[in-house]
Amino acid sequence: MKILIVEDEKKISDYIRQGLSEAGYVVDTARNGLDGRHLAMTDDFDLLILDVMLPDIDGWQILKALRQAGRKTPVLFLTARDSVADRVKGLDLGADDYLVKPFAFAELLARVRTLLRRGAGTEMESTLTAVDLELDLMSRRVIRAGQRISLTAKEFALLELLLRHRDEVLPRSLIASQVWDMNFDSDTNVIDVAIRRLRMKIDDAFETKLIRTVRGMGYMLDTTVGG
Amino acid sequence: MKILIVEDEKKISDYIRQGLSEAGYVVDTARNGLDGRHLAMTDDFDLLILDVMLPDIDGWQILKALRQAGRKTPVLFLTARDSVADRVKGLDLGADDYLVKPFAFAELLARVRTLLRRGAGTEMESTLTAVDLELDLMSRRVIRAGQRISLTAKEFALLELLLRHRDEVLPRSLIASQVWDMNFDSDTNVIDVAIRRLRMKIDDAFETKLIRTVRGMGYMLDTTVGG
DNA sequence: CGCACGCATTACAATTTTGTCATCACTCTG
DNA sequence: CAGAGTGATGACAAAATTGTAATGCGTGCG
Repeated sequence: MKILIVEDEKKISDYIRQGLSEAGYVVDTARNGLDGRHLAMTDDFDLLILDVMLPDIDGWQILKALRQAGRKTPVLFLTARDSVADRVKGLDLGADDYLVKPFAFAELLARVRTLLRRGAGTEMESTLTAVDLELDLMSRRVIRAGQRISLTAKEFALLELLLRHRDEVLPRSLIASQVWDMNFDSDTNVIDVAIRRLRMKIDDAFETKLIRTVRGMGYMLDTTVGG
Repeated sequence: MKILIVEDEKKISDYIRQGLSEAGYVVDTARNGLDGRHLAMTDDFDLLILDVMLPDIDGWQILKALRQAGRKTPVLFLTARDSVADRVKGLDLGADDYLVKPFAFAELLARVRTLLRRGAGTEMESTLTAVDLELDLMSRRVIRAGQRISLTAKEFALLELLLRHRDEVLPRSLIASQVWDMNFDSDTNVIDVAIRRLRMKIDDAFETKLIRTVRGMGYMLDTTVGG
């Protein structure tokens, strides 16, 4: 799966690129509209992520050129402005989805998955499991050892992230960008607190603890328990 | 898709039967454990919904008999008691899921769908759409006319229900049993208020109203706008 | 018309979720 | 062992969600 990002702000571009690469996608980037349009027209991407505001030609023009050339590559728009006009314009021109900056990376990833699925008839997973923990992504339910656990939105997002990266240490910065948004204020301990709350629900009542703290690194969901 | 319900409380049994029938499933019921076991063993069901507490032999014994006979029919347990022991016992014996009474029907339906999907390689829908409204069931996002709308859990459940029954008038009682739980106190106006809140988000800002009040009947999501 | 009924709307209250902050406890290092 | 750094914890506060209740409004019927 090959994705093209056209975005002039390096910070954002890198943020998305890194995240998508980690998620297993092949990512290409362009820093301005002309390069972006060129790449989009010549190369064969499965998805385009276009910033609306670009130095030279804007995202819409790229999209327009693409559609005029008969290409149906799905497009995800990034817009800084919160104006309805912008959004509608984008969708009218044939964009498939849009995202208002700033956003949590998990948000973007969810949309990328949806758009890519839409194209190919890829079947999507509906549950995530590890050891005796089960996450039902559709109905947002969690079961551990047969016991239903109800999580809040943030807790669910956090657990989903941990579960998708089981046995990997996730630095706070990564968690922050995924579950919170990219302009995350790093001198706060929301993540610690969120982890604590999650632990209270999914670990405290059980013998084997799934969430492990890796000092100086971050947190991980450990499935190598007793193994 | 054929489902067997083994449940002695008529009220609950009817409640489930009716809901599942409406959802398009073929439903058979048994009022006691012996009949239930007999039916489960002789007939060919795609799913069993078993009450734990039954007059003669309980749900576990039916499950046990079934598994000993090598049948892998998925089983969804209903348990009134909130005891952990019960739940774990059920899952240990090979139940696939459980539900604590009382429950909102939408809850049960979600699980039924999951269990049935699990068996056959049925692909599940990931989005619901109507007119310019789009509901992404996985990421719980809603878009109308290209505009992202954020809904709360209840609002989402309500909209999902309306959307699944587009162009059907849904009486309050039905909405209540689906989105709230079955022992719903009917002399309250939560539904009216919930509808209002939903309207504020998905209709107020738009020309064409999707949610329509049918006086004396209930509410419906109307897709026959201007058509 | 005017009243009753059904729904809309608003205000409010209870609850839940989420974030902030201060403090405590532990670990590692010198 | 002392001190610094790092995470855990608990208390609090802000914000969001959800439910309750009172009131307003319009429609249709007597």
